[in-house]
Amino acid sequence: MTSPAAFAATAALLAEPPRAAMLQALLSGEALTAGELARVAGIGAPAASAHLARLVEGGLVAVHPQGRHRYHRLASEEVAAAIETLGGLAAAVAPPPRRWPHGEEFRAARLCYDHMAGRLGVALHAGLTGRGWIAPSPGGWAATAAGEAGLAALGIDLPAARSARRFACDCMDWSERRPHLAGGLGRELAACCLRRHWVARLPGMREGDPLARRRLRLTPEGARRLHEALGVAA
Amino acid sequence: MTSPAAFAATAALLAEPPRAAMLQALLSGEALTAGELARVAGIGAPAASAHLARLVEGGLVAVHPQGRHRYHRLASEEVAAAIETLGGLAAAVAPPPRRWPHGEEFRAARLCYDHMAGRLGVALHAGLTGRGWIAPSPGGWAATAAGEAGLAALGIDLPAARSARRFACDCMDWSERRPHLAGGLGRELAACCLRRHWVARLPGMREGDPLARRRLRLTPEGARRLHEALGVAA
DNA sequence: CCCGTCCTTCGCCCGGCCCCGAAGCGCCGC
DNA sequence: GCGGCGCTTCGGGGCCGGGCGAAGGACGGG
Repeated sequence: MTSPAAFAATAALLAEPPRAAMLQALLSGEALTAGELARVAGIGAPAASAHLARLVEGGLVAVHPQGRHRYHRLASEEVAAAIETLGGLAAAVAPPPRRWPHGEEFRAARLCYDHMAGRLGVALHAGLTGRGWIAPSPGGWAATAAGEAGLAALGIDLPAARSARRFACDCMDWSERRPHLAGGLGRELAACCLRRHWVARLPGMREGDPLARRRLRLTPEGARRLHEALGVAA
Repeated sequence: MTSPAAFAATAALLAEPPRAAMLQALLSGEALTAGELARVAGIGAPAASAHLARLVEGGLVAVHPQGRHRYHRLASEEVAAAIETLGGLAAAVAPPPRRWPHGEEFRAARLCYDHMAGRLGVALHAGLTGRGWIAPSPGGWAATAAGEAGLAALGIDLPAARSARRFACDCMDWSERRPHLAGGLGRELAACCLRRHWVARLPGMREGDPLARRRLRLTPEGARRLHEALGVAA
């Protein structure tokens, strides 16, 4: 744990509605421009610029300029995990007005930064551990021999997964209250599923709704393949 | 997830150094009086009273008066999980000055609200799942038949564990980046280990150091028994 | 080369809230 | 019942920080 001052400084970065809206929008894993984020937050460009500067300074957001645009994304999966967890607390403390803003679909499958979350993400985690494809290892999970074979057969780029800072670790799923898979393997698993059209992104319904961009849908083909390989139930 | 406004409001409760210090102190699971929390936070009584009123109003802290004292404790394990996760992010973002404030001891075993965390907590979680004593269940974990027998043999009060809002669920361990066990079972497991002197609280070193109150030590007897029963390595 | 777009910096105003000192209320112990 | 203690409420001062408008700098397209 850290000093109360450092802790509070980090929490303060999440504690303003415009910044919270920006970070929630970035949970889709997309890199968004300053202008888009300003619109999402409902503030003017100058204010958005100041907020983003703080988030970058605080290490929560990474920026890479491209021409006259500046694309922003979450700096790490730790940031995504913290936003998810705090979102769960806020939901528990201030019960949502009616039901979930996006109904059950949002809990079924969604993106969390660069990996999959919701019931699908938790089911994948359970499948990987239950079949012994990954085993506990200091700092997270390692692939077993059976796991390497199975994952490669699914079409997952294992070297790419291994090149990440962490090969595999847990990320708390706020809606299921169980972990789903993060780290390089989580990223490559999501990339593989999207590439092979086993899951599909849903079109963002209305502009200004950052949550919509995160929703995923399991395709019939994906349901079949993931059930065969990992016992994931639709 | 919630609206950015509700999310920010909850984050704001964690975003002031005095409140952060109070909450970190309450992570020890103890119920502390307003005066003690004021001293921990380094502020006067009026300011502490105002902060605590906010935390209670926000649903993060519960208070129960006892005579002329008002004892405060964390309102739920969700609150503890959020504080732990955010602490992990703050540690990742602002690297600690030298090493960990309390050295490796703090990562080895500690309390997280009412259950055990650190390498010991993660090892217990791995032992319970690895031996099939608990199995995935909607909203968390359920005890298997083998688990019920084994847990009862350890001396754990299963009816008490079942009376909690959740029987067993995961709580992300920020230092190990893997889940440890929370919920009623996590609470009773910690209570059992303390009662049987398998783990012992370390005396708080210096007043004003809230982290010290959370540290735990695995006794030789505890190491032996937990290794036999669950394969926990010292 | 010039204009439009995107983003940032600057100057300013304003609201919120953090803190303390002083005073008020409730409970315990003698 | 009286003094002491713990905690809260009230009033006032101060500061941090968010918001906008206007202006300035960088880049791409025509």
